[in-house]
Amino acid sequence: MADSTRQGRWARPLNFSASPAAVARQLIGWTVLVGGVGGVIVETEAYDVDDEASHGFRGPSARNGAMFGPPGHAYVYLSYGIHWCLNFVCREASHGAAVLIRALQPTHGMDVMAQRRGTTQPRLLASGPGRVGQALGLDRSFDGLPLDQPPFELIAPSQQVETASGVRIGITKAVHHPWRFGLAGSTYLSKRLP
DNA sequence: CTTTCGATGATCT
DNA sequence: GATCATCGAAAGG
Repeated sequence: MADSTRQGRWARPLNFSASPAAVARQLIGWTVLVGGVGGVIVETEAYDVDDEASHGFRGPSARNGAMFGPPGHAYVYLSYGIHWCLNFVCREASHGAAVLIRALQPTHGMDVMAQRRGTTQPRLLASGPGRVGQALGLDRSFDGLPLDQPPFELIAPSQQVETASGVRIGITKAVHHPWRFGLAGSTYLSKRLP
């Protein structure tokens, strides 16, 4: 089958210069690790140019600077003053688009994630963007880092995955776009998909 | 099962 | 001063 369905490090398959919706769907099934800890990406959301719900909608700022940097880098921001959230920057540089990583199925370093999260229940480790950030030990120092170098590592799916999509969660503007993507049938989604 | 609400602080107007 | 790409506990059916 095609490269995108073969196991291995990301070399060609992931094209972060594509639209965030395309990248968000393509990311489902990939494994993301930070310092060797992480799991399979089972839920994402796309935030695009000219998207009122996107942090980049009103142009570059101190917080969203990474969104206007090169694609294939991390955009990490503090949500509600509490939760660090992880995004992957996409599109051409300086366009301000990204994919929010909303949930992982834990596979690597579950003991570390359990300690960081204060629970051993697999579903509570990384099902939700705030939980992902805490499980991966993220903070501001990860903002802007490239995803193809340590501490980040991306591993392609070992087989074809089936995705589902729906409207995004937790936003009040541009609520109609079906830019939330998930691994069909996964029990690690932050919320069910149609 | 569902809904509601407080926490908590950076960011933006 | 208001908003916020959230979470967890509490209360209600």
